[in-house]
Amino acid sequence: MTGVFDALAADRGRIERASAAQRVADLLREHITEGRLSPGTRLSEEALGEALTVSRNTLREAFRLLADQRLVVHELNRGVFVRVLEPADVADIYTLRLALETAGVRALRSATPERLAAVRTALARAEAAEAFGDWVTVGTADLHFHQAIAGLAGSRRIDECMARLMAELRLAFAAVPSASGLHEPFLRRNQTLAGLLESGEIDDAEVELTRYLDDARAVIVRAMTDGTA
Amino acid sequence: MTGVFDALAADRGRIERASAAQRVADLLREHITEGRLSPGTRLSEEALGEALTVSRNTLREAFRLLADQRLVVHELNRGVFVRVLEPADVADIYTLRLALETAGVRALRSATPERLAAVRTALARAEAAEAFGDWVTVGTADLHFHQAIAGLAGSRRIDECMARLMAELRLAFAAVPSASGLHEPFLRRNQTLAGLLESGEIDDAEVELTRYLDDARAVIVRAMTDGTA
DNA sequence: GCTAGGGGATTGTGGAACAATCCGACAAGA
DNA sequence: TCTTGTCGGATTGTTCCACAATCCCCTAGC
Repeated sequence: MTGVFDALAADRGRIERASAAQRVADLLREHITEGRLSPGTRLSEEALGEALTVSRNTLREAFRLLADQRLVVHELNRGVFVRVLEPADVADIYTLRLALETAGVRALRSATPERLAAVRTALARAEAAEAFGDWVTVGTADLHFHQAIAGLAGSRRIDECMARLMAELRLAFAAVPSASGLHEPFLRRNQTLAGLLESGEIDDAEVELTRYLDDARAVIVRAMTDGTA
Repeated sequence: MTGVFDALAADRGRIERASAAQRVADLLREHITEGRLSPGTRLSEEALGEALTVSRNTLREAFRLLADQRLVVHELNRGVFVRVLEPADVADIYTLRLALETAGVRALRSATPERLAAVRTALARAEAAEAFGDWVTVGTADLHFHQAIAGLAGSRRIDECMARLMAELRLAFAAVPSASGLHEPFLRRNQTLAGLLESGEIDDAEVELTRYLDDARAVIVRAMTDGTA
């Protein structure tokens, strides 16, 4: 059944417009993960609907999407609020991250060339951004690097799961004051990790990854408790 | 801050009414995972809304919830359909399952007593159901057993992720004709796996788990392709 | 200071209407 | 006969409005 139009069919997604609810959700997600909407903010149906010129119904559909991605919380009869991340949430996120990224590392030998290239590309981007002192981009590239590691498993569901985790994690980053000093030490360790992967030292990479995530979690949790307490 | 009402607070969920959309989604999920709504079925907004006596708005919110859980697919301007699982989906599900359950096995030593008890309980239920020849219940208990294994990691997000995967997997089971012979051989291996966990043989348990999931995937994929082709 | 109750604001849900889109049927042409 | 253009019915996408249910804050009363 495979024909000459397979390449076109693969790009089918490009012609499909997104629904209004989807677009609204995308927009809100962007604002939330970039910190322009701070955690705890109440998202009034009426006010937001007017601001975005969409009806309450459409907005509510968008809220459902975001709630499922844990970026907002929906309290019955009270409305939706930008998610406030507790330190316990961050710990939980890192537990899942470890599981997913470990799965990626372990699948190193059976990873496709594209997946391997994605790891290198993300690291290269982080290094380039560091040269410019652009720490926000370094942070983004860091997330992409680790997403690429989990991606080595070659699983669509793992990819989606990681993407959600990273979006959630940005909520935590937004709560941390100085993003500049946050990523610098971890870039070095990403390079170490990438080196171990390049030389195929899976077990060592796994150990390094575990330590990396433990330390990163500790740093963020501490920053969060320092900031609030 | 912890007081004498902690036990009551833990049951808070029981008194909180769910929204209509949530209830509709729960109802539909039940019908889908139990095979009463076969994959591919179109869920007409008008017909379903009338059958459940809820408005189209409410129904659409429920659809968003189910779509995010991958139990239905939403095609723009065409409607929502009960998800049809491809063999590739099953393979993907098992990749993620392996990652999550492995994380549980590895966290064995730091697992809480409740989490450990959940593993034993699920296994006992499967054995009891086997004695009655109730293979449907064996299948359910099997899913709970593996959910409990992933649960050893003690992570809320891993729990939720597994719960979704299991719901998806039921879609595949629905496509397999004889559920009776499907679970029997795997119950034995669950017992083996549980034994390794009881005696703390983490590495062996991990190996056995990996083989188990590989075999289970192969069985289901074959049953699916046999059934359709 | 605490409790009870009232009023205003917001969400939850239903319903109707219209536009946008899809799909099948039918007709015209090569 | 096969392909292509066009039309019309049916369904979804989105908006708007109405009203009940619920929450939250404020005030009165003890």
